[in-house]
This record gives sequence, structure tokens and C-alpha cells, in this order.
Amino acid sequence: MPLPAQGRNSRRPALTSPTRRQSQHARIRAIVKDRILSGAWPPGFQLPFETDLAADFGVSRMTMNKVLTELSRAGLLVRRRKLGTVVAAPRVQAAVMEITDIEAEVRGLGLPYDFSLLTRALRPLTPEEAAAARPGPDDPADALALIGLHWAAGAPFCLEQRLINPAAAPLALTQTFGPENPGAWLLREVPWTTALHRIRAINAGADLARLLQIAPGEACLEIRRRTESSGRWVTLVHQTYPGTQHQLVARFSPTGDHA
Amino acid sequence: MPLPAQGRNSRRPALTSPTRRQSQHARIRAIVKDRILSGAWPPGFQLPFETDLAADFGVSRMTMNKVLTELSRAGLLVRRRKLGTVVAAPRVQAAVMEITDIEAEVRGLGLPYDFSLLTRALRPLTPEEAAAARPGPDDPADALALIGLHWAAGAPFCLEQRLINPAAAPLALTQTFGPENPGAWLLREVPWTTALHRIRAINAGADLARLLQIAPGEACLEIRRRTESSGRWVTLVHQTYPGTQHQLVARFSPTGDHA
DNA sequence: AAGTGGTCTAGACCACGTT
DNA sequence: ACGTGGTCTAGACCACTTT
Repeated sequence: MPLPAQGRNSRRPALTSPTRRQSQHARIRAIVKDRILSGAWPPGFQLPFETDLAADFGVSRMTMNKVLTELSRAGLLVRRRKLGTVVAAPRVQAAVMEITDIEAEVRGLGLPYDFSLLTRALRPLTPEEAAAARPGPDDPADALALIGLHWAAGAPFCLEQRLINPAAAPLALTQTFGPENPGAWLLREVPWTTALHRIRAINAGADLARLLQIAPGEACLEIRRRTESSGRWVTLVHQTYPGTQHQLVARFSPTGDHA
Repeated sequence: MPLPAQGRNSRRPALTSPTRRQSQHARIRAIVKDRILSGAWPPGFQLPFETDLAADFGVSRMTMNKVLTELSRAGLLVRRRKLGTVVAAPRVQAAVMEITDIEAEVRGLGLPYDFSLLTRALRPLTPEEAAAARPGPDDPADALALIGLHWAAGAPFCLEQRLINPAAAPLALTQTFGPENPGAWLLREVPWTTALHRIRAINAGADLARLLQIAPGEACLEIRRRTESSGRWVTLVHQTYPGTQHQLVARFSPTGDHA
């Protein structure tokens, strides 16, 4: 006997406070999203079945399906029939600007890759660095400062100066950053980050030219990136690519181009 | 009397050919999307109401709503209660890299803007240009070639070398490109484009240094962009920004960050 | 006041992929 | 074969916005 429609709120009493402004799927989506972004549900985590989740949240399966479908479209979840729903592995920088995984970039060129760490220190942020990192009140004053070189086929490929927030990645303090470069390690350790890039052309100074084995004054591409996760700054990177060799490639479409 | 569910295909007989692989909303979404991207439904066009569209396509309102909601999320449509659904004005380069509208960029800095056209010609593509443009078989051999300068507060801001496909924008041949720069004009004329960017650092040569009023050898940021719409190449641009002054800003998040 | 999109549901069938 | 997500519907109430 199909009840003749008693309205969407039949089982949910009106909330006392007027906080109730968002829809069910918006509320549930925010909850699930937060569990993923916060790491409570790490990549690979298997979610309860759609039916169970719907029951847990007290909504119909259609509503729950809407949430999961949207998060799947957004790339946070991977859904496969019979297998169920799992948290996705973070895409490398939305596949739109592949400057995060330099090792993959170099190997994609068919070249052998290496990374060497030049310096490593735990030190306070300079005022300039603090202005760029914008640390929160409970972030420590000291940061792990690394300088390293990415190599491609024995030639310097990219100079990297990096600061890491120990509060965001405590294990970084005991990490050697040997064969695995800091960027790749961080991507595993703190997935689901947001990044702000600033890209400039600069003339190589004496020090930079020596490190990159190029002539002083040669044009270099400099990328500064601030990365945060759940509002907390994770890392601050300066990457400098020598000369005219390197180019960034980015594709954009107005649609988001899912199909 | 609510019929006890007769299945989704009750009114649609199975197609004879096994072409039927996609869902209803996927099929309808593709149709609507194509009407927008092809220009049949230009920006500002008012769509029929959700109910009518559902009837037209022979689906329930929920299914039609799903399509329209998705396209609205993707930024192709704008929906407002009571007003209806209209085709959105194309966002400036997905708001992710604001290098399309240089005028807006300059004015955003609080500076007066000007554009001056240096040369203009209708000529065949060079082999290099053709390789970059990848013209189709029915594209004309000749392209409109423009060179111009963007000015900010009386100083050169960006050198622009542009090729325009007359087949994609016929009105370009009679356009003066006076106060309005070619990029802004094209965005109006051919909305909904896809662009591939390549970004490099180069040392300014003698000619470039003279035009941009900088010292020879100074590092410049060069952006090459190929734009296409519905598979056809629309324009090919080289933009060169002088020195260390200019920086590109781009924000990325793995989620798409709709909220 | 009226009209349009926004949301929600219960139930049903379908299809894919593992078993 | 079975289980899970994928899709679809008819009907209903809600809420925003313009008239």
C-alpha cells in the first residue's frame, strides 16, 4: 500500500534552531566529503553500501545515490558494481597541470630520474615565508626546510626549495627523502590538498646558474606553490626549471569536460 | 491509482540495433550540451521549462532535472526560480587561469588599459603554425594574422601575436580591433572554446626587448595557446609578458571545489 | 498570487562484474 | 547466480522570486 505522499520531512521533525538551510544531500555530501578530506576515510577505504548509508543518514536510497554519484564525479570516490564504493586515490593535481609529480614527468619523457637532497634543517620561518605560508595559531613556529635537485638523465632538471609544516606531516621529521622525493612522499602522506600556484619568469642569478649548470642570466621558469589541507598549510615550494627547455602544459575547457 | 511499477522502459520499445548503450540522462545531456557548445542555443538563450523539456524528451521530470542540474553545475546553464533556465555566459577560462581577458586583468590592477594593433594581414599559415594549429580539411589555407600590444598605464604589458581562423570567426575579417582587443572580441564571437596552454620562460631578443621596452636578455613569460571549438581550431596566440613583473596565478584542488 | 525550480521518496527493473 | 550500483518514475511538498 503506497502511502499517498506525506512530504519529505515526514520523519524528521523541524529543527529547533533556524540553522536548517541546506538540503539533505548537501548536508550529507559535506559530511562524507569531510571524512575523506580529513583522512578519517583514507584512500582505499571501503564505504558501507549505498543502502546502508541511506539508512544510516535516514534518507532514501535515491538521495544517498545522488551524494555518492556527485562525489564520484568529483573524483573523491570510485564506485564499481559488486565491488562497492571506495575512496579514490588522489589524482595528481587534477591532471590539469602536472607539476606535482616531477618524477613521473621525467620518466614520462623516457629519462632516468634521480633526486638528491642538498640541505635539510628545522628552523623558524622567515617573515617572508610566514607571509606566504600563513600559518594558523596552532601551527608550530619551526618548519622543515629542504633544498634538493631533481635530475633527468644526469642533468639538473629542477631546483626545489621546500618548507614542510611538521604539524601537517609529523613523519617528515624522520624521513630521509632518499630515492623518493619530498613531493611524492607528501602526496602519499597528506592526500587531498589544495594548491595555489604562482608562475614567473626570472633571470638566473649566479648561485642558481651554478646549481642548474646554466649560464647566469638565462631565463628560468619559477613556480611557487602553497599547499593546504583542511585549511592548514602543508608545504611551501619553490621550483625553478632551467632555461627555455621546460614548458608547462595546461588544458582548460569551460565545461569541465567530463565526457 | 498508482500503477505498481512497470519498469523504466515501459514506453520506450527496445531499439533494434545494439547502439543503445548509454542512459537516458547521458543521451539527453549530450544533446543539450551540443546545442549550447555549437551555438544553436547561444548565451542568454532561454530554455523551455523543465516540465516541458521532460515531456519533449519523453522522460520524467526527475531525469530531466538531473540533466539540467548537472549542466548547471558544470557552468553551462544558469537556473533561477521563476525566471527559468538560460544558457550561461561563458566563464573566463574556467576562472582558473585568468590569462584570457587581459583587459580585465589590467583593470583589476587598477590601471588604465589600452590596446594597439601593430600589424594585420591575411596570409597562409607557415608550416610551423600549421603544425600548431592543426587545421581541418575544410579550413581555409589563409588565416588572419595580428600583432598587437596590450598597454597598462602607458607601459607595454603584453605582446600578442595571434592567428585567427576565418572559418571559425568570419566577422574577424571586417573587424577593426580598435578599443576592444582581439581576445575579448573572440570570446564574445566564439564562446565555449577549449584551450591548450604551453608556458615557457625565454630571454628577450632584440626585437622583443624594443617592443616591450625592456633590456635585451631579460626573462619573459611566454604563453602559447591553441583554442578550438567543436573540434575546429579557432585561434593561435603567443603572448609575451615582460620580465619578472608578471606572474600567473592558478588554484587547483582535487575536488573541483564546488563548495 | 502564481509559477518555476529544488528536493525527496518508495518501489522497481536493469546491467555489470565477481563468484 | 548473486549482489551492488545505475537508472527511472509518479507524485508530492517546499521555497524562492517576480508580478
